[in-house]
Amino acid sequence: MIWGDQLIRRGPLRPLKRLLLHSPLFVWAPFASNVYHDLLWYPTIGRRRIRAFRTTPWGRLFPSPTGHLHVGGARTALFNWLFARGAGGAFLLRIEDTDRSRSTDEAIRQILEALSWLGLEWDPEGPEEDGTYRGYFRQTSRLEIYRAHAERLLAEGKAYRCYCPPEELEARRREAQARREPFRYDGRCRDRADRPDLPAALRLRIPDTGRTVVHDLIHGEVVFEHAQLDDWILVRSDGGPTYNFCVVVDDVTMKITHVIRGNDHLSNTPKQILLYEALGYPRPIFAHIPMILGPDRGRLSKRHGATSLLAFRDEGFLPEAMVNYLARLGWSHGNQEVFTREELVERFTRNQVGSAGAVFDRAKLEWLNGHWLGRLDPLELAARWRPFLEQAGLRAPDDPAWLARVATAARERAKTLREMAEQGRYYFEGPARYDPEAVGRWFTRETRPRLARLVRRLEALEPWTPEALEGTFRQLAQELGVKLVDLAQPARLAVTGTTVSPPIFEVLALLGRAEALARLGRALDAVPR
RNA sequence: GUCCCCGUCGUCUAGCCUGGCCCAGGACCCCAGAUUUUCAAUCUGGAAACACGGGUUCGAAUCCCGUCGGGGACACCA
Repeated sequence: MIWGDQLIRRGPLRPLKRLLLHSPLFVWAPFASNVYHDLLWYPTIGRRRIRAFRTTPWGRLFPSPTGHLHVGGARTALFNWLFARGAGGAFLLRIEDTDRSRSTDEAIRQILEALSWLGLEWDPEGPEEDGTYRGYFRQTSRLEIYRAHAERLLAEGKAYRCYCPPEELEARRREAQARREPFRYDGRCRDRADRPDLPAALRLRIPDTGRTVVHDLIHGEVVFEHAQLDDWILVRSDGGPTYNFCVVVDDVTMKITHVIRGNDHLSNTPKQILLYEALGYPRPIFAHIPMILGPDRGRLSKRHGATSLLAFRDEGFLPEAMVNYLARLGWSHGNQEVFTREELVERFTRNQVGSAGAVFDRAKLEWLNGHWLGRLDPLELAARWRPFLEQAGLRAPDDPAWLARVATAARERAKTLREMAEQGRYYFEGPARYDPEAVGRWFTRETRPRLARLVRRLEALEPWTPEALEGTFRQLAQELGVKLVDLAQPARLAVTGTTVSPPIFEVLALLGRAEALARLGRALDAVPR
């Protein structure tokens, strides 16, 4: 395994550490003291798996009207899931919806749907459920927990009430900006007498001097000077807890050992660590994974095109390909490009996670999707294809075996399920028109007698198989003294309306004698005399 | 602006920790050829990168310093 290989290479454990690891206490060892910190960075010993790891994805909600799990969030979820599954730990889901105005049940449902489409099953430890999906957490259901923690911090003097009106703070911030100075709250309310009757925000008291070191699995030690930080707000004056506060309280109470999240959270981390300390809680192990970028190397967003996972699903991408691609963004395993979910769980290692941002490359995703399309069992492929046929307004016969053959032929030249449906219309309905350019080239005066003879031969052909069809075509071509292509292309145009399709013999065979002959006959009317 | 992170082909990356096997390997994309009933697939070949400048060293993509560039964070948003 996985995140532990470095430790293995470092040779045998010292007896004390070994004892600790095998004791029931080890769950809390990451928190016990820095002495064991190096040990916990590589939490697995040989084949022994430790079952105490818990990670959480950032099931965040977004301001768009629909709300959705986007590519970056999905990748974070995937890394959490891979780590948890590989380490034999738990993977929990928490919806961070403290901003109520932005979050809707519909948005939450879409996130759950996207996650399960990818196959990232979370451990159902949470109390929430909505019929289909169960066992997740929601921050808005945990307000009582945040309140209790806030009160404790206040009582212990670790936090204090701030009575500065938001407008005044805003004004001061602008002033500072005008002077081109960084604005930080000056702590003027730190020692103010309590006025429980006035509205107040709760701020965390942060030491003026010193520094906080973040131990990050990806970046190593990152140092932040306290002078850079200010007494940040834990609870707003309207009583609502802030995101950074909730996250810390949640991670502690949910016993999260590994916080794996996007790099954009790295600068929040020292603030959070200070809160862990104020609360008297051990800190988890952090891993800040690189972000996913758009082609302009900026943060990936809507203006770069589709970023919603469900949009990719609707476009006909396979979850297998999506997972595979997302895993390879920022992570690698030698020269291997294609991974099954199982392979990923087995091979995912934190030390092969890169530290630089990665540009989302749709072309490579499409290539991978084509690859996965090709690997899918034909019957399974057909089943997944059906919804896309319906969406394209095509009526597919019930016969799964027949559809599987069609799907197998159609997948050869398509990158997505949707493309398969678009390109394969002629399996389900006759051509509405013939490609004009192709007509000029292949429906000529010479075509007519050739097609007519072909039809006569095919009427008597037995059996109606690709092999027999090919034999007939070849023989006729020879008799006529023309090349096979001179027979194949007119036939293809007659049957599909285009000059592009899988091998024409296979297409004819799949259509069946009656339909094939009908289309060829109809084409004769379009050929000049 | 301040702080933090990052910097190998156009893109994803291997190599960097533990300098020489790297005039830098793989994959996507692109180009050419082979194959072929069309297109695709496939196969073969090709173009394509160590951001820059110093230093250390017999030797640097690899170690050190600086510069430049990109990104992120700086809210009573999450």
